[in-house]
Amino acid sequence: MFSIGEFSRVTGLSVKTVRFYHEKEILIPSCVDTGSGYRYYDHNNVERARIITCFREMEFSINEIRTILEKYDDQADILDYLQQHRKVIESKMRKHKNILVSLDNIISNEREAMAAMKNSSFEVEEKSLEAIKIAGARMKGKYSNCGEGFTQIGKSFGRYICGKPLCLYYDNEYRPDDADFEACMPVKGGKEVEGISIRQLPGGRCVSLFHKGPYDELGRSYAKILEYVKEKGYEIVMPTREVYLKGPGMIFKGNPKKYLTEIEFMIKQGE
Amino acid sequence: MFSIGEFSRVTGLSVKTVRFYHEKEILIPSCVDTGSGYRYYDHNNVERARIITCFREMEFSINEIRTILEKYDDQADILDYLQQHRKVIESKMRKHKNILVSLDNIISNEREAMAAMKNSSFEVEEKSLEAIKIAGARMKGKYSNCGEGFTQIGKSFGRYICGKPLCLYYDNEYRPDDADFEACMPVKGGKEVEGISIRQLPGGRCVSLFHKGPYDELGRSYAKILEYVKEKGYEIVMPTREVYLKGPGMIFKGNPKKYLTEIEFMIKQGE
DNA sequence: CTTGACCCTCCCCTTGGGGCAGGCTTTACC
DNA sequence: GGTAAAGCCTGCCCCAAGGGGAGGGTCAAG
Repeated sequence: MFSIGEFSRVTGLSVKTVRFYHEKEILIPSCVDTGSGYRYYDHNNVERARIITCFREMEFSINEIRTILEKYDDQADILDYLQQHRKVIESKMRKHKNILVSLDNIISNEREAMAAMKNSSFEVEEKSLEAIKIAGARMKGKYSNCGEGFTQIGKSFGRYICGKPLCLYYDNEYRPDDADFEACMPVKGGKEVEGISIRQLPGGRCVSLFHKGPYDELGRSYAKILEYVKEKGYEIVMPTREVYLKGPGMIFKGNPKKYLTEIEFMIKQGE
Repeated sequence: MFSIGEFSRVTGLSVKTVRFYHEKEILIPSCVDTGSGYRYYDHNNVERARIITCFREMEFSINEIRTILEKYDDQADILDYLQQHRKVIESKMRKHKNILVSLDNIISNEREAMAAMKNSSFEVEEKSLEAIKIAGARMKGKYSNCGEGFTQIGKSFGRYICGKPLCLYYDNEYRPDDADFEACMPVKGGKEVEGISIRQLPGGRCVSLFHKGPYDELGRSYAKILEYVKEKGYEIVMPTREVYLKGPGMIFKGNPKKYLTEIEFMIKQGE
């Protein structure tokens, strides 16, 4: 016979837990002193505690354990329980796998953004771009509606997206309320859908400038890059591009002061 | 401006949850009517709710979300949080993987036992056994102490065990208090340890009888198989074997009436 | 006989909400 | 303007699986 403290040390369960199991009627002391209320445990209780611990480690609930222990001479039923529980655990694992994927996406996004932020000089640069495959939703209206376009693409091509969102601007001038633009995502597969075109975006030589800060300050960066283009005598190939390296809606809204956007003007190559 | 019901429909969160998030101060309505106490929400709240939902789906706790949202313009810190959470999720996955392994072991054990129970005739049979590699703990004393032997083997060879436990009996007579026997487990690897020998158990021709029921009724089955051996004029090769197809301690104690044991007597081959 | 260790019950706390009761407010319709 | 229905408020209790502690009774050894 063990007192509850001894029993606790023998089984590795806390005294609280042992009392709790008594209350839940899955581990009933072999004897309770009617006067003092002291619980006393024997070897059968130790065995049963071992079993319960084993099931708890496999994340069976107290109720499941009670059911299993109550009718455990009907093996078929136990098998059913075990297999059902297997399915539950499996689905939890699947969920966690998805969470890991999401987390990794976010982490690598953040990392890239931080790296881009560090490495960019915030001066106009010239560079070459590879051609990339994109899914694009052409829209007319306010610039700020581009979010809807990204949402649509996300819904249809979520699995295939492989880069940062970008916008193509087909207007030669700033038309805040009636713009002609295209919300795009780099993709590596997927089929065309009503309203979304899949195509190759050509590569080539471009002039680029990183813009740090909220979108309503983009004007200053545009002025800077246009001045550079004019100075060099380059001819711009439409549409112009904005790549949203860090902005709202990627993961969460973030601090507008930390938004990072790359303006890209493709330029005509001299032959 | 949305009332809480509209906001609930927009965000997909229950009204209860929205109020709860207000209480926890992670989603504060843009305006609260001082007279009626009605909560009213705007688009920023919708955005924030989207973010919170996103984090909740990744199983961040409310407190973690609050912390992240509070100081989320310091990106480095967020990365730390994400990576720490990644570790948490990873460890949960590892745990679930282990649970799946345990469950599969138990399930296949039960399955095998049920199949053995179904297929056995409970009549004496003759058959050939393959040689098997075993880890054995030789003991003297009461038969019922064999559990300790199995426990020891389990501790040292847990990973290598590949079959049902068995006992070898080296006495020619029934000696309840002073028996010479060996608790064994089939293994597929592992190194010898103080008190446990690893060796090949020879195969060959044997006489076998399945016994169903508690161990104290084994005597009747022994009588039956001995009678058969005598009748056929076989010569028994010591030690005799008992294989515990289903018994206590495998997973949990089980119903003694359903215990299944195989008695095996190796017999000398005529040359 | 006393003291310290041990045990008892009872109550509140955790997470992320769900459900319900009783009482206001808002909105829609007449 | 009146009324009824729908919507909203707070406050309370509930879940799982215990943890923590208060206040008081019990056991065993010196």
